[in-house]
Amino acid sequence: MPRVVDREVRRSALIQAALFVFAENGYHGATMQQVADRAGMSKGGLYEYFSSKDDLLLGTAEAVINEMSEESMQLLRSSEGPLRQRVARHAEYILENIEGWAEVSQSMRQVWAELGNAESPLTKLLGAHYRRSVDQLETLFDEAVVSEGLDNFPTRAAVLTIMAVIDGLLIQAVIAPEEFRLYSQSGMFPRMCAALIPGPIDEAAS
Amino acid sequence: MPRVVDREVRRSALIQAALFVFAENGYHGATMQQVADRAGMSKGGLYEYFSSKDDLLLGTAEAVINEMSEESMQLLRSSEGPLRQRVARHAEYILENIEGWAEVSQSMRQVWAELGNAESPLTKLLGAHYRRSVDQLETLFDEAVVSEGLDNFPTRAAVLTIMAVIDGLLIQAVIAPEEFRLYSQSGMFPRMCAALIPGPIDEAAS
Amino acid sequence: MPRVVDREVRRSALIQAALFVFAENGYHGATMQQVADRAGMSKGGLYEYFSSKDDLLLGTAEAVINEMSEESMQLLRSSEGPLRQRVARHAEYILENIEGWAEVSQSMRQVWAELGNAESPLTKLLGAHYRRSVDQLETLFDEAVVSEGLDNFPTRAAVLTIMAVIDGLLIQAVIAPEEFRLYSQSGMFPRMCAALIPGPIDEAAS
Amino acid sequence: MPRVVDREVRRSALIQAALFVFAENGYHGATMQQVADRAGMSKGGLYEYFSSKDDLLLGTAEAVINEMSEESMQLLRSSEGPLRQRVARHAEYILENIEGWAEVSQSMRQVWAELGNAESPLTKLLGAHYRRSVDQLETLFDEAVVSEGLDNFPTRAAVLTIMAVIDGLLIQAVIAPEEFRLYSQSGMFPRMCAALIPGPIDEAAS
DNA sequence: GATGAATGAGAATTCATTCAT
DNA sequence: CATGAATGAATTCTCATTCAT
Repeated sequence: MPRVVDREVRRSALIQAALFVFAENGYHGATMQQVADRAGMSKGGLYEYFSSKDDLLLGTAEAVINEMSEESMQLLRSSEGPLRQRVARHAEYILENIEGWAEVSQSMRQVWAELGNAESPLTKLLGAHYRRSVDQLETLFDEAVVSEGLDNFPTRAAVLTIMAVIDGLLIQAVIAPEEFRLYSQSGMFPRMCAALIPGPIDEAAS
Repeated sequence: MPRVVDREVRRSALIQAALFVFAENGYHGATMQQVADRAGMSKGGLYEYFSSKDDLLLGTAEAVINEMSEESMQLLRSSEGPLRQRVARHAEYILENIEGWAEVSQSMRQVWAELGNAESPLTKLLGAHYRRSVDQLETLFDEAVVSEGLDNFPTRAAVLTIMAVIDGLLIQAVIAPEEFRLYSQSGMFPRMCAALIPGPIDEAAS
Repeated sequence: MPRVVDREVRRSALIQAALFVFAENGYHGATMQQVADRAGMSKGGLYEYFSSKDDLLLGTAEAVINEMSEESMQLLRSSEGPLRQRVARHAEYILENIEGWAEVSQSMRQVWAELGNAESPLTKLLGAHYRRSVDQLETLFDEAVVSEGLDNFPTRAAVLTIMAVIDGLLIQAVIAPEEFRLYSQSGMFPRMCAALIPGPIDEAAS
Repeated sequence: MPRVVDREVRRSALIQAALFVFAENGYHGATMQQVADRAGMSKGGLYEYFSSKDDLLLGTAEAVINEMSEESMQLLRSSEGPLRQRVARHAEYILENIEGWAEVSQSMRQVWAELGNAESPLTKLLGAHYRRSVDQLETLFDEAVVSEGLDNFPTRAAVLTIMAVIDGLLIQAVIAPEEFRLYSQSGMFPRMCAALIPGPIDEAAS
């Protein structure tokens, strides 16, 4: 058996490198040479791990998606208390970590920006991921609706709002980081998230 | 006298074409040939109006910004009633028009994607525009704070929130239009916007 | 009858402009727009006078040749005294005027440099001119050989030498004008020219 | 390890190809495709060795200069006898080799043609070379002036003359090769060179 | 497996030339 | 006749991909 571990390590390094380079230059703007350089590898060797530039993008997006989605979903799922509180706590968590995600998000934004409309595998992958996230969150909300007796609460709309806000904040964190920091300290984001959900407002504020 | 064509008309047509092609393919992915084709023009002729691809992007961004910003600012400024109501009404207006902006916004995502990079003229243009928008909105909010006696209301944070939400929705309208439509009918966006601002909540709902 | 004079004036202006632009940029480097601009004319109008860029070059070269050759030939022909003296006087005349010719020469050098080898009409024109000049000079020298009884004097070789020296000096006047000025004051050029021709040396020095 | 080709060999081959193509078409007239074709290489590969067309010209000029200058300087320096004789011998050597240099020189005329222009690296390179050549020759002449007691001999002017003549002959060899051959057999060039320098004339003739 | 030189299709840009006005 | 907008072929340069070593 050849060294399987090495292959995985190399592959990861390439994805990290790709993430950085895509963030910096966009998909079309990035070159395989840049990715190879950053990964400390040769251009030719790169093709041992990814069969093409498109494949590299796909692999990168996949890795990012897996990492990002599990984490936050776990958090939301595992915390206790009424939905409103949980959402508020989740919101805070996001605010605190958003800058750490900035590079990944910047990279994916580049990718969306360039491939948003096409019928590429990437578009499908990202679309599927988006829908999966929404579905998961919605299930969670629906459960809360039942357990907390929230009547007439449009769970899907709430979920979509929250995701839109997060997208908007990711953009802001990149475009205007100082403003973003100012904003994240104002406590307005958790408040707003909580405001979407019926229930006692007091405990929600950070 | 040479072929008489209104240069402004031609320029506008090129911007429209660029808007479409950038939206479809991303900035790097778009070719001058595509833009020229769509505008019913030759590659070479394009350079009579824009000195380079970068310049074309800049001109396009400028045009979009001018169109988008004035319109919504006017609306917000001209409407009557307490701030909370005005914001709610504004929110509805945006929701109703956001799909009409989808192409423009899709194209603008390309532009956002460029933002991370450097000291390009485009970065400056967009940064300036963003700050101007925030400032204008903030002034408006500050006036309301005084006239309505809203104490301790963090106007800038509110403004930033609203802009982030709009950004997020623009993205959503492009990525997942069906979801977006569902969402826009739920009345949650105006409610959320209004929830950011202290004041009577009843009249805000659509 | 249309105004024939105007046409000639315009044509001359274009040739002057072309001379300048070719000198500055070389033939391939020069653009019709530059020539038109310098002549205070439109690109399109230029084609009323010259059917193509090649034709413009040809016309320009022709004009230059006519101007340059007649002048110096006349001088040589009209002056009195033994050949050696006449050549020395001619040499001085050239030195004095060489800087005035620099632009023309620079222009033609550009052209030679770029088109020297091809079988173009220009090459033929220049070649024909060169040979014509040599022939004229040689005839003159031959006459002097007879009238002055210079035996065994290789007139053609002498003529070729003189022309080579002049070419070399034209180059030098452009490449290193200060050196050239220094040189032209040294009196070495007339001395050298005269040295080629048998005869009394005393009167030759300036 | 990649395809093993000596980079230096490849580079030299490209310079040879460029030399030929520039000579044939002029700098502006030459295309990278032509150079690549002649070198038996692809357009793209060329850019592994030279970063741009300008850089290729620069590299070519550098190579030519190095080759041309050392050779003739060595000859002049190493020969014996009074200066006049050495110069005459040098002149003969040049005549004999000038046609071999014709291609190189033809290519270099492209370079000279660029000289009028600006502060380009090429201009600096050539200017420096020209001045260096003149200085070296002058030093040699100065030494002879001392050792041979030649009084009042304007060495710099003599050097400049010789260089001008060589330039002129190079041009002639290209424009009118048959004439040039005729001329070179006449023995007039060494005689003329020698004539510039005081001293016994007898032994100088070939 | 890894390397990087070589390939060549493709993109931005320029410019001689045409032609509607 | 003059104009200058429009055309499109040609050119420089880039970069994903291949492949000899």
